[in-house]
Amino acid sequence: MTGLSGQPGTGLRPPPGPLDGMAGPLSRRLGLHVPLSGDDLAALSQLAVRETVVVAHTDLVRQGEPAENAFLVLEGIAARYVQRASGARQILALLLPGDLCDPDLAHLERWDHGIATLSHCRIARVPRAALEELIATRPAVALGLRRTKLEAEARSRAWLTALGIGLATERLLRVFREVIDRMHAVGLAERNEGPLPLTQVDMAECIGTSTVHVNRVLQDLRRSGMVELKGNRLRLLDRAGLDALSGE
Amino acid sequence: MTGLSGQPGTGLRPPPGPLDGMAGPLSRRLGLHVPLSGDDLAALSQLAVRETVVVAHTDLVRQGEPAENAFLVLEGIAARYVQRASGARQILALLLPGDLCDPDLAHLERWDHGIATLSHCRIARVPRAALEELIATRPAVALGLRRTKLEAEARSRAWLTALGIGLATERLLRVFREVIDRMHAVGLAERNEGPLPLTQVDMAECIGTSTVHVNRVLQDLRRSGMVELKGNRLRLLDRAGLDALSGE
DNA sequence: ATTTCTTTGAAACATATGTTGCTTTGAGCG
DNA sequence: CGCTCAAAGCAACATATGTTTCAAAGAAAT
Repeated sequence: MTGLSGQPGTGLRPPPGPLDGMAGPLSRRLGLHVPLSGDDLAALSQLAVRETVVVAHTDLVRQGEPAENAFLVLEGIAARYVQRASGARQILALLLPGDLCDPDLAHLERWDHGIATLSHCRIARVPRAALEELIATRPAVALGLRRTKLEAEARSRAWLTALGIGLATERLLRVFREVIDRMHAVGLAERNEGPLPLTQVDMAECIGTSTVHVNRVLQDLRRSGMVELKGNRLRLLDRAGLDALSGE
Repeated sequence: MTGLSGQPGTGLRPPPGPLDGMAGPLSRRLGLHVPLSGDDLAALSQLAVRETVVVAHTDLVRQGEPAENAFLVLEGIAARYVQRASGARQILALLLPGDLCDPDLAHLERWDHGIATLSHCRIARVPRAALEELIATRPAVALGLRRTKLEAEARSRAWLTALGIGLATERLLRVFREVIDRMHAVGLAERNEGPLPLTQVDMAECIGTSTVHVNRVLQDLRRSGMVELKGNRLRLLDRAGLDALSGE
């Protein structure tokens, strides 16, 4: 069990129909931004198609491929990343359960970045047609998606800022905080404790440093009693100090 | 004359009517992505309102302010930036002539970042209502704006990647290349030479290093004959070497 | 012209981070 | 069980970058 978190079924169980494990995280995330009716929820659950389980560190979309359909992360952590010719990779954003992978991007002819799983994941592929129809017919869903996207863009600005300004320690703490907070928001983590199915290589690619340095920083954080990380389980021990260290 | 580039009047002198110096850079930029009819161009020129000249390093929108209307850069260079409580600033994106400052952002209640001029600028404020009507009635314009935005997002990903992966030299060269290329695309620079009305402090905030280090890197680039920069005028002397150094 | 201020240039030293190479641990697997 | 391999931990050294400080050069103002 690599990165699979607590609750499997989580509430709304649709009778026999299409799996709602799918609608689960997505509707929970949209529900953070806009109230959804029962019809909305039902429509969302209809999106379920081509659900697959994918092992860690697998490409879902490779850089340079033509743009096809969208993805939905159901379980685990995936990431957008850019890979340079040199082999160096930079992670642009984390995709957590309930994250719908930018349909707008499909308007680009080709992906200028890739998407890969970091942990073991459960993924659904969403056909663009179904998604567009949903947006056209369900205003609440459309609004929720728009707001979710704005939130993602804001997060991307914060990510960029951290990369430019902060020291490695701060950047790493921000990643920890982001994962815990966002997982918590959809009920997949406690307030200060949750799954963190990332290798140190993944973390390095998130914060733009070498793996060795990630390890150094991690040891420091452990020694100072700020953080406990063991076997993909993360605990934030000093939330106040952490929030101070990792900037506003 | 701080940052105003070569041409003061730049051709198109508007008779008495609504200034078309405004439609100029905007329609030229949109025209890169989609063909525009005469009617489209006329409609675009109608957007002209509240044009102002702003001195270098002035805030147009401050972080935390409520979201109001959009901006259009007519002349000069402005930037989106984030300012930390520590005082450190990180520039997220450059706004060049013809750049329309993200209308979608207005859906956020408050700006999570600021916008400031870097050089002397000519700026127009665009009322949201007029913009939305234009989008509703002129499909070509709407499409152009969408594509322009996708382009900006792609640029933002590249910016983030450079910040995470490259050395300071590479990052600085990317900024140079971006300014020259984009200015060139709207006819405000030659292929390998153009205005660069940025101080070394601005550059440092772009690439996430100290001012001193920017200076060091600049000297190196000059010594190696890669670049010539004197009084806001930039020349790229070895385009091939530059493209190699600054990564794909 | 003289002053004042911003921008640029430059040196010396402190530190964060990269690199290389090796060891230890732990998970999966025959 | 012991094998194998990826992940984690760790040390020593090299380098990129930060910090502080000061001088020189331009630009704007009087």
